[in-house]
Amino acid sequence: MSRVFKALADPTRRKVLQLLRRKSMTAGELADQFSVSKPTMSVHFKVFREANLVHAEKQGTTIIYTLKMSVLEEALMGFAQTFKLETDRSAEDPSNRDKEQPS
Amino acid sequence: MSRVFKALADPTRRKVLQLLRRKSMTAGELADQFSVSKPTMSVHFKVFREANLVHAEKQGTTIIYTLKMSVLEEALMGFAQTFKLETDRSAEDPSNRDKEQPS
DNA sequence: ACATTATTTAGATATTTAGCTAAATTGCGA
DNA sequence: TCGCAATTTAGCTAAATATCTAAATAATGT
Repeated sequence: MSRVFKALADPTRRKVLQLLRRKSMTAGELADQFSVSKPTMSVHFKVFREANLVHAEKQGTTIIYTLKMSVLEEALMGFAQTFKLETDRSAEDPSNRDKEQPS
Repeated sequence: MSRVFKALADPTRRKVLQLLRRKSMTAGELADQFSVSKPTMSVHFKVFREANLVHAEKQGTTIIYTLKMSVLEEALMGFAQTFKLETDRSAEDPSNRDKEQPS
């Protein structure tokens, strides 16, 4: 849990996750999107691996990173729910406010 | 956003938030719940203040910390929704799975 | 086998973080 | 005003982080 939040605490890493949400990408493709060196990006990838947020598949000479959406989801939603946060999307619709305020 | 996630990346701080969820507490009351020194706790409180996660009200010689639930909620839910994560609580009920998988 | 490409590891440095003790600050009551 | 209680700030150390360049590793093609 700490590792997931730590991973999310860096803006570059959040942007990487946004990219990976659309489609899996190789380390190089991801690195090209940012102005930091590839070794630096590699460290960010390591943070993701340690947080179990990505799957890394070696495909020949490249490595394809895939976002493990379920891990991200469980960390965020799991934590949110221990707070009884309003996690229901119907909260976006004001007409649904205050219908079932949980204890 | 980074500051909120950074605040959440520490286990002690997550526990503090859990305590504050139940009721507002003074700095001293909070510190008593943990085995770290008060100055150390004070630094944690500072992290919360910088993340705008708490309201600090000076009450005489003590300071009462109150969780700003809405800030926490907006950070978590806001981020989750940029990922189109399943933020609906009905996801807890397996019978509701795969009913409206958003694009 | 060798050169090329993709990625990570190593090594260095600067910054940040978590923790401590000791000192400063603030407010209150005698 | 003096002293106590609550909290923060200062100053320190140790460990972690982010960044870089240079070197190592691994796979592919010639």
